[in-house]
Amino acid sequence: MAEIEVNVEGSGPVRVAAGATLLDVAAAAKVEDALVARRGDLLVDLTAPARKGETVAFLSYEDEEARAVFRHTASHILAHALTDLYPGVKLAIGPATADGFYYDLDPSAPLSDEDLPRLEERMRELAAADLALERDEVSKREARKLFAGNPYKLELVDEIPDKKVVVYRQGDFFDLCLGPHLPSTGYVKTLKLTAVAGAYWRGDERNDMLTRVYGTAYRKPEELELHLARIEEAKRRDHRTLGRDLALFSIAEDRGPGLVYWHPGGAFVRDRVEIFWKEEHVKRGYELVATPHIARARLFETSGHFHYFLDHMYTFEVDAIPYVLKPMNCPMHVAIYKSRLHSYRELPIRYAELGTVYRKERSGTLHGLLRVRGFTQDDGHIFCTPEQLVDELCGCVDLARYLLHTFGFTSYDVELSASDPKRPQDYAGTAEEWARAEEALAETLARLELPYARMEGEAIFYGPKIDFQIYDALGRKWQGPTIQFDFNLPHRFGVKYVGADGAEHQCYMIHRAMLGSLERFFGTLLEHHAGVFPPWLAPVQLRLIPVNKDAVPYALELAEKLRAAGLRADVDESDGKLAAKIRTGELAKIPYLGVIGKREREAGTVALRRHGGEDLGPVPLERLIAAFQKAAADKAAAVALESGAAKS
RNA sequence: GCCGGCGUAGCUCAGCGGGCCAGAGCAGCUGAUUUGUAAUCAGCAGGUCGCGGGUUCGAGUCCCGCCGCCGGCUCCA
Repeated sequence: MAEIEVNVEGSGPVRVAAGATLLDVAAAAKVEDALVARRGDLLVDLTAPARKGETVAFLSYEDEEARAVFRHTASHILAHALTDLYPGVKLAIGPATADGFYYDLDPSAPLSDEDLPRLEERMRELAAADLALERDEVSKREARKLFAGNPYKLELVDEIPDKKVVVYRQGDFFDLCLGPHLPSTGYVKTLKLTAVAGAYWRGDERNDMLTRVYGTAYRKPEELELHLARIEEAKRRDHRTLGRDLALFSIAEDRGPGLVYWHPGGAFVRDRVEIFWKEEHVKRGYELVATPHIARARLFETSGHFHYFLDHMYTFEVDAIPYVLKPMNCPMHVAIYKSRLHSYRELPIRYAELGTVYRKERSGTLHGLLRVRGFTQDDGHIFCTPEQLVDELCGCVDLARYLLHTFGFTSYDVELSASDPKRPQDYAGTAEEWARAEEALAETLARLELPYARMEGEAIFYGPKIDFQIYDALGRKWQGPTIQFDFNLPHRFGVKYVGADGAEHQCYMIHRAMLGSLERFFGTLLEHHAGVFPPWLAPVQLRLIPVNKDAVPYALELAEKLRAAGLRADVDESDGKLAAKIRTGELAKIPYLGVIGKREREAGTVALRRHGGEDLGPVPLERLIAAFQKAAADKAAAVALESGAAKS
């Protein structure tokens, strides 16, 4: 029998019988954990025939691409189970996601969470049956016959440029799919369906609303358990829960959804954020301004937003004149700029304001502090000359980065949102201007050596932008800092400066929010720290816990002394055992607890304990005060005690 | 806005197919206890069962509408 040689990356050439599959090649090369193979740039099924003299690489579960294939096959098993259990469902699409998969379908009857156990059970049966997945190429005509009655698949078939389309089969189930797939359903040992949700066909709200079933699949049950445990842990960090439990803020239906009430604790942290923000802006050459919450609608007609965002604005009349609750601060800042002539010598001019704005967000989009209807933008507008643009953009990016890092954010993604060349009519400004502006943003990021993703077609109508995407506890992405170039406003409002030549020139204008909004930023900050704020932000930095009633007067006296030294300290005066008070302090997520008893009183120390249980030992008062003062001044993540503190 | 789910005390939740089902724990208050690093004990108080209709002799429970929340989609100047 003829043999062929195949070169396997990482283990060299192997010989297999002609007609052998890549699965045979993997076996010959003693690669045991292969899920899929890579041939050139393409991932191919292990069941594909090996080719004489070719080089292939085998990918295991450790490779992200192979995991995606693994989950994609899981989505086929889901689709199979759906068609088995609910005859008449029309399948749409079912890809792998970052940590799972989903399948979109048009159900014959509404599907709910209660259907998931049944579906899961059927999926396990299908996996246990270890059905082979077979790749099959059919003509379009045949495909149309196969998917007759399913408008979604037919639409996809029609869009495939090739004459042939690929169909994968497992048992009596088949699906339109490019693959690749695992060799058989038996590979998918552990799976879980997590949610059923709605999703528009092709992501367009003008299309049918389909039902999406989400799931995840792992190799081993332990991995699934770990995944589910991580989600549970993340839920404990949810800012909505923490916000209520720690009495930081509230939002209630009877006061209006999406409208935030800042309670003393939350307001304290917010105030610290604002103080820091203002100091830093002034340091960097910004001038603080303040503008009203309402304005004549005309202002936003001029800006071009009124028409575009009318449905999202709160409008009313004053003396029969249309007004709006301001949805943004830009026209106000432009108005201040325009109140007199400006020379090129004055530029750049940087205005900043913690400006509260109101936007009528769709009800289904509200989400705790992260998406609200009334919020305070840490807004700023820079008016500059074309020559100053890149320097100013750099200043913004640098400030955003500095603020994020100071608040402890180390993971975020940077995106450059560019225009969609296919829709030039949707944008203000000429193609040439856009190219220059996008170039300026790219140059900025290059100069600061900041890695970023270019997002084509994600720009706003008035200009390209740089966004910092931050993540909540569950890994959902939210826009944080944003730096936007604007072609539109300077033009519409006639924002000019007098140049060296004595003539008027159009200003370049940058919109920028360095935190995004105080609400959203606070929400993510809260989740990031899991409710335990660093000492410079924490409303209470240190709680003194008297071991018994006798120690209370001394603890109160001590707290007074600490407060006089600028520390934020309180005392747990309640009855009960020390352990109970420790527990209360831990649940209140106060960063430091200090136990006071006879021993400490006599030694002039505090038995310090960090949130979470770390024992920092007895710390002399002077050292304690100095350490907290320094931590606050440095905006440090933790209080640093000099070595030896624990021994005193 | 759309799809699905949910809405009982400040919080977490129980309340089977409508009838002594308005309950528990925590938190709160009062009292006892004085405690050395994640829950001392007892008592008291606390709810228009989201809102509005309807069905029924009778609705927290069934039906309809609305509002809100949760998950997702869409949107996000």
